[in-house]
Amino acid sequence: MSIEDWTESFVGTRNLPRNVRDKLLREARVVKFAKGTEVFGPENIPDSLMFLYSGCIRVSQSSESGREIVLYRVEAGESCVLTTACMLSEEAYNAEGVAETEVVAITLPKPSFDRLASEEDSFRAFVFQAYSRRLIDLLRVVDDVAFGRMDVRLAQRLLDLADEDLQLKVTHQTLAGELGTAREVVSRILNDFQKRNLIGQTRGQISILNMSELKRLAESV
Amino acid sequence: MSIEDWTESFVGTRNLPRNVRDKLLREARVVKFAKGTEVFGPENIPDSLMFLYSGCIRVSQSSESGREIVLYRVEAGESCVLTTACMLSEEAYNAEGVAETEVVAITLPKPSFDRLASEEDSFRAFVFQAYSRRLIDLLRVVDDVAFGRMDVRLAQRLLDLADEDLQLKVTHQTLAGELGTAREVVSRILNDFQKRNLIGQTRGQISILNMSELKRLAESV
DNA sequence: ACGCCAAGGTGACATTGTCACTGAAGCCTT
DNA sequence: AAGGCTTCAGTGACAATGTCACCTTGGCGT
Repeated sequence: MSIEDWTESFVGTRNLPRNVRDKLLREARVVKFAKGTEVFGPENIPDSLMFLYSGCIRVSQSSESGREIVLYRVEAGESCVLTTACMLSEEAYNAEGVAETEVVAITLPKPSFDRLASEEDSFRAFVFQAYSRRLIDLLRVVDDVAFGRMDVRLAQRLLDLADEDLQLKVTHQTLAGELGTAREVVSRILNDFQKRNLIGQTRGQISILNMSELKRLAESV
Repeated sequence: MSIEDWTESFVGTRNLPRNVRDKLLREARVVKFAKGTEVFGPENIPDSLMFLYSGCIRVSQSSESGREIVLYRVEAGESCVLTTACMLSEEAYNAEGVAETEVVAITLPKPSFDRLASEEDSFRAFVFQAYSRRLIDLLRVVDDVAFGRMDVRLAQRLLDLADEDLQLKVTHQTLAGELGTAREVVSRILNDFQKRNLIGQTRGQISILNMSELKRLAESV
């Protein structure tokens, strides 16, 4: 499982002394997840801290009724603190993380984590910052869900998820899952967008036709 | 400003060695906030970590359109990590904390905080746990707002906020602010509750008449 | 008694969520 | 190529919630 020196990839480890980094390389395990795999979930709580070396994890929450909402994404170089959070507080939770691409992660056993957090200021700062970012992310989600209009939020997502050719390969159902709404709602709004020539649609595919207008909509308070 | 040894009040400090605690007592400042005062907010970001010695802080977020939603409450013995979170990540945010009762808090200067977090395992665990709890709280808020029915959520709040005589002195507007909805919606639902003899209402006051039925409603998925 | 103001009520309408269908596009198999 | 299956999307009716404009009421101070 030879990837090059991963301690170079994280701001929390990159500036540590060489001997500490060497020790880390011995202690940590490198884990891979195939695209679509569940990285963590209600039945699958890891007992160590994870750092994302490459790929992307989509963290979402779902209701009993089957609806779903994406909370945030963990990108390469970031740490996935939700798992540790849930490890600490004993409460039940229904968030899950799914590998959106192939994922390579570093898992650090709790003792190593504790020692690092104790001895290395830059590492500790990194972890606190990771927590902070997720708190802020969630504040944003609350704000959107509680106060945002669905067409505006959908426009934002389309822009977020579009590739460089302004194309998206997503189903209406998937978009509904991003926003925590129902497929029918997404369909309605997308049809409206299409009528206004903001987007084009075929089965499972959307193309942005009028970027500037869509942006204007996405930013309209 | 003589309150007795506050280090006894927090699980993160209570088990520290006596000499460390004495040092803390010298370094930390004790701050009071009158009921209704803003403890922190967009224009008022503290530069130190706060621990709540007594009282209760209501943390809420508001939209440009004037609506508001309560995210969680910080109770005595807990730490208010949101401020530090926002301190760390430079992002703008629109959460604010208001003293719901008179509040006595301990503020720890950043250097003291860093030293403690580095040297004392139990303190560090306390802080991580504080972050975790808030993350979990926010997950719950997202779940409620995204998937919950308003009548169910309102019933829950009524039960939460009622005193031991099953009375609440709140306006419809305040309840709307708790749940992130509009006053009219609260009024509608409360009138429905009243028709079903679950509650009684007078101006600015609500009394729970049928506890068990209200509970059933609050727990109905 | 009077006026003021906050609290609450009301109806009309827009947006969003739910349900029960229907239709259409892309596959597999034969 | 034809049929059949599954996933994806469209539709209309209705319920729940949010928004707006405006109206009453209760309590307070003068």
